[in-house]
Amino acid sequence: MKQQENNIPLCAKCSLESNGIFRNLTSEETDLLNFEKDFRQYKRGDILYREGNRISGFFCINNGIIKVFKTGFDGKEQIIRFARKGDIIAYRSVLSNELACTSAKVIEDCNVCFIPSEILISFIKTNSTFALDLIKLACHELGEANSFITDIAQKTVRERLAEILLLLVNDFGLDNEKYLKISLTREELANIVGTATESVIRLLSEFKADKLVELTGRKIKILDIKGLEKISNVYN
Amino acid sequence: MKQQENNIPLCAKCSLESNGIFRNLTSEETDLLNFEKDFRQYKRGDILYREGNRISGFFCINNGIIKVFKTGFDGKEQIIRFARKGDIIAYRSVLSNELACTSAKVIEDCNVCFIPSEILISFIKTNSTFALDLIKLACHELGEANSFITDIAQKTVRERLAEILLLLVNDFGLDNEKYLKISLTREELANIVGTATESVIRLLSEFKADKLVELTGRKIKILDIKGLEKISNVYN
DNA sequence: CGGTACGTTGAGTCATATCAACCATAGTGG
DNA sequence: CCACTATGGTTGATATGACTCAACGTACCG
Repeated sequence: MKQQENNIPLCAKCSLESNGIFRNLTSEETDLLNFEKDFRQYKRGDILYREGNRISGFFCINNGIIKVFKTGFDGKEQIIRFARKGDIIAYRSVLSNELACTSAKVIEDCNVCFIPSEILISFIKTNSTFALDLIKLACHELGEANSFITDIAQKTVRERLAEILLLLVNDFGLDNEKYLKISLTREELANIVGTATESVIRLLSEFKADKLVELTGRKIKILDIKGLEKISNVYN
Repeated sequence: MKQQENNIPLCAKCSLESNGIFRNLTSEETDLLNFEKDFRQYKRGDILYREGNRISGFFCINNGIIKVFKTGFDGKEQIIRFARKGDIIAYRSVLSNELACTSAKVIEDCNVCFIPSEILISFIKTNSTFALDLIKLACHELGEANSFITDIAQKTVRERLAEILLLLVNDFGLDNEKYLKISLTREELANIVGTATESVIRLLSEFKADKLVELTGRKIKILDIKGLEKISNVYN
């Protein structure tokens, strides 16, 4: 098993572990995927692709964290989503056959597989279950985008910051000391919420004063989820 | 041709005319679609479906205009998109197998066909070209949603209003007197831009003072597209 | 040691929301 | 036919959330 010696993940293993998009491929298709893919390692700060690029394939994350963002008129980043173990990125532009509308940058060192476009298209054509899974994925993301649009348009920065903290808890979880497992700069936090860095800082220290969070450098300890829910006006 | 006597559109004709999503169905599939669909007529103000509903099918618009919106925490609508001739709506929740995350309301009287979910799923399973078309559609919409998120997060209300006017010009066009073909209330305009009704009114009259538009009740005459582009900071 | 990136705080400004009043129009019912 | 009501549009006054700018602290790194 040369691959395992080199720590290159096997797609079969990966797709099982992560309950990822490739779970419904046949074993032949999985083998093909495994054969065609290109294993890559990236460090924090590395760029996987840039908006405006034509992309010849997409990425499947084996581990680490990547931020997917769009650059606005004045160069400010808007973070659209994060990708982690089992997620795929850049599939949107591959499938819509458009130029990349986002860029992707590494937040935590990661191992990813690059998979050529053709293989994705061929799976869609031959495996209708996979096609349906992919449609579901895109449609689900679309639903999330719609929610996000409504939030940004209607909620205050304070509400949105609380909501984003909860979302990060949901997506990345807390360690046994209740610290958020993902660690972001204040600027990155601002670029999710859609506000200025200073505003995030001020609001975070308000949250701290209200005993909702504790702050240790970049690490955020979540003390009061109910309180954050109340502020964020999420009903669920 | 009983259908034509009743003015029920034939899917074959419809999909050709509109270059719509069903263009790559086989003629058998088109016949099936035509047989299974349910023709409906709606008036301005009618609701096609509401967020939270479980939807048993989706709608294909034959004519008229529909707004797709999401209701925020305090009941304010956020318009996500418009649907017109050839567009399909509610496919997102059908395909992601989730509850509707948006509502749809008629803006201009329309004829639509309601198509049961199963038929969509079955086409995806048997016709891979159609599946790919659908994926492309969803992915394209996702790209637009990402742009919109970035705009709302980073641009001013003034920039966004100018941008939305241009978008409406693009999507619905101008009549021979340069009036926007779609007519919206000020409140609806505000609910696209993501602002207060009064702000739209004030900005529109600024635009009028700057000779960018002319206002005749609900009708908006577009005088200076270049000027609006400049304000909106769109680069293309 | 200087340089760079990030974090924090304060002060001032401005765009936008909010609240309130008022007008125009159209439809309704007695 | 008129008063009544509802809906949408407009304008003004006021409040304020959030941004910007600037200064400074801190930590890490070569």
